[in-house]
This record gives sequence, structure tokens and C-alpha cells, in this order.
Amino acid sequence: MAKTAGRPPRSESDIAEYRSKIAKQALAIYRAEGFDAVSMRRLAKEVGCAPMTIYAHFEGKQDILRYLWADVLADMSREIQRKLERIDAPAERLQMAAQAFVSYWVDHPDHFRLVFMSNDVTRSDVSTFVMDEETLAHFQMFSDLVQDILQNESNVKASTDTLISGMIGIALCLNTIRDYPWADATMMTDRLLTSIISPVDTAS
Amino acid sequence: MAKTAGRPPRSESDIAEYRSKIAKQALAIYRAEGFDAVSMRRLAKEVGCAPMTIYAHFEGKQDILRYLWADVLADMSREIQRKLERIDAPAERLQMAAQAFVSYWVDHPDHFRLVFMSNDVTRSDVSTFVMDEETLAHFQMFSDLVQDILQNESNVKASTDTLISGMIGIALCLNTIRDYPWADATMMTDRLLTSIISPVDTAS
DNA sequence: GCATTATTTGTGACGCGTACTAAAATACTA
DNA sequence: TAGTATTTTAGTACGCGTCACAAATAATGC
Repeated sequence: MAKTAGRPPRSESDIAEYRSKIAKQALAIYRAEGFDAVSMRRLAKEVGCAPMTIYAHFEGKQDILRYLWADVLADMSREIQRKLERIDAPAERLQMAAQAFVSYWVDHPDHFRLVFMSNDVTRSDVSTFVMDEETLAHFQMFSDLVQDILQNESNVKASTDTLISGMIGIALCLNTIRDYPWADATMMTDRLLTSIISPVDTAS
Repeated sequence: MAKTAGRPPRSESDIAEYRSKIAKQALAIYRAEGFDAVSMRRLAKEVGCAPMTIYAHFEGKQDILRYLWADVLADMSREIQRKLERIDAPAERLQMAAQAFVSYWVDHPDHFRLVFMSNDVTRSDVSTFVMDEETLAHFQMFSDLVQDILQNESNVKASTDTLISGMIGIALCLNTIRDYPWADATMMTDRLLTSIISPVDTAS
């Protein structure tokens, strides 16, 4: 039953090629005209296929949007790295990175929405998507920075994840709840950082 | 020119009545069938008016959804208060409240989406909406809890806001980025709390 | 009554995401 | 070449948020 007649399934490379073609076009639209401009119908038109064909390659729009994450995250990472260039002291490096991280998302609400707010929360069934190495690396960067400071601390992961989610939370709040008189972003980020640094009781 | 003939504008109370009627129905739908069930067309049908009439009372869907916040926040607040009932020590109270806060949003993704993720980030023009007293009170609760601990600290607001946005960030991350192996929510919340408590160097 | 003005309704439209189905194109095996 | 399994397409459909614009309705001053 294994090898019957008929057209064979698409080859792995064909699948990948088509997927990347769609993703690439989606990225082009997103970069040129922003989040709202990326629509399935338009994407299909520009790629040159029927709207429904895309659904043969992606599960839905969310599945496509995830492919734009890498681009945005790379952009963010680049900006942070640029600001870190001339800084050596571990504590200052972490602080600068954190501030830059928050600033990036606050200054680019559209990108923030794409990466952190465009998920369909209701769809909780198993996701086939796994974060690729590159995407993970952008988070790993903070892990490294934290590691530089908490050398004797065992639980670097908890600290890093708290820092990351905390920073994202600051960006989320500033982006979405504009009516609430939030404290200054820089101040909150600094406060958050003490949760990472303080257990070690660094000189204050 | 001030007092010409013609039908006078709706009275303040009429406006408020109509608005609350719509908001009330939206809440009923949301409670019964969740986020996705709340649609303008259906809402209009159940309220007994034409779909477009709603736009005479609200700027759009977002404007209506905000009226559901109060209900969700009250529910959350109630749950936290319930867990705080038998706890006296300030530090434990704050910790319990924080854990309950994060748990609530992680356990109710639909509510989280409603309150924190349904905002139109792109629409950055001035919003006429101001948080009402009741809504503010739910955040104020944390301010009080923090105040109980940081009695000698001057900047309670920065600490509180950092805590709140950090907790929201934890919930957001757990809700949206499921592929990333986040540290345990409880652990992250505890870590976050140290940023609030540690500057005072409470007995550990 | 009438004219004037404010509000509501109706209707149609646009583009959206996505589901369903049937037909067509494709690329292989026998 | 004929058969067959697999894509892909086309078309239709649903409900969505929102816009535009004309018609209807309601409430007032004269």
C-alpha cells in the first residue's frame, strides 16, 4: 500500500520553497505597509495563487505571521547590539540591553503587536510550530547577560525569563493601557532589573 | 444661533442609558459565549436596534469591549480578595495576591485577551476614555499591598507599576508564546516580587 | 400646522479570515 | 496511454467590522 500510483506528495524542498515564497511576500507587504496590510487575499494575489491555496501550506494567518517574527526580532537584536558596542561592564551591559529592549517595543507598537499580540489565544490545541534557533537566540542574549552577573546564582533561567516577560509586560502595558498613568518606562525597567541583580547583593 | 429650532440633542441620561444598555448586553453575550461571540451585528440584533446605530453611541467595537473590563477585573479582584481573607502578614499578603493575579490571567486566557490584547495598538489618537474609579481601584489594591511593605520607601508607584506590568507580562508570555520553555509561573512571580521587596531588605 | 434639526434606520458595499465543494491540472505508475 | 492519487483552482458562502449615504422618524421653536 505504500507505493501506489498517482502524483507523489510535494517534495520537502518544494514545500519549503513555496512556504518561504509566501512568507517572503508577507514580509515585503508588512515592511512596506504595516500589520493591517497583510491579508490573505492580497498575499495570494501578489504571490500569484488562489487565496485558498495558501491554506494548503499554512494553517492560517497566524501561522504565516510567525514567519515575520524572525525579521522583527533580528531588527530588535541589531539595535540592542549596536547600543552595547562600547559598553564593557556586565551590569551596565544588562541595563542598557534591558532599556533598549523595552524602548524598542514601546517605539514600535506595530512590531509589538505582530510578535506578542497577534496570537489566537483561544486556539490552544497543539502547535506544530517550534521556535527556530535564530529566534531563540534573541532571547538567549539576555540569558548570557544575566549569566555574566549572576555567576554564582544557580537559577539563571528563572531570572532571565522573569526579566524578559517583565520587560514585555512593561511594553504591553504602555502600549495598550494608555489611560493608566504608568510610571516612567525607564524607571520600571530599572526596578525590574533589581529583581535580577539584588539576590546577589551587588554593591549599591 | 445657540438655541435654534429642531430636535434637541439626546440628554446626558439618555445617552448613558443607551450606552449601558448596549454594554450590558455585550457583557451578557461575553459571559455566556465568550470573546468571539461578541459581534456588532449580533449585539445590535439583541439590543433591538440597527447595527449602525451602535456607532452613534460608541466609536467602535473596542470602545464597547472596554466596558467589559470592569466585570472581568471585578471578578479577578474578588478571587484575589478571597485568597487574602485569612492572611495577615503584609509580605505574605502581597505574595499571595501576586500569585493569584498571575494565576487568574493564565487560567482565563479569554479574559486576558479581552482586557490586555484586544486594543487597537495602531489607533494612537487621543482616547476620550478615562479609566473609571472602579477599574483603577483594582490596580490600587496592589499599591496598598506594596505600601504595607515599603513603608519607608518613597517610590511606591514605580514599584507597584513594575509589579503589575511584570505580572501582566508573565501572563502574556505564558499565554502567547507557548513554544518557548518558560520557567514556572510561580517561580517567575516570586522572582519579580523580589524587585519590590528587596530594596528594603526584609528579613528573609 | 410647519420648518428645522437630531437621531435612527435601511441598504449596499468593501475587504477581511476561512470553511466547503466540485472541477481542473498535475505527475506519477502500470 | 490509461488510471490514479495529489495538488491547485474556482466559486460560493458565512459572518465579521466598518463606511457611506439616503430615507425615515422624532422632537423641538415658530
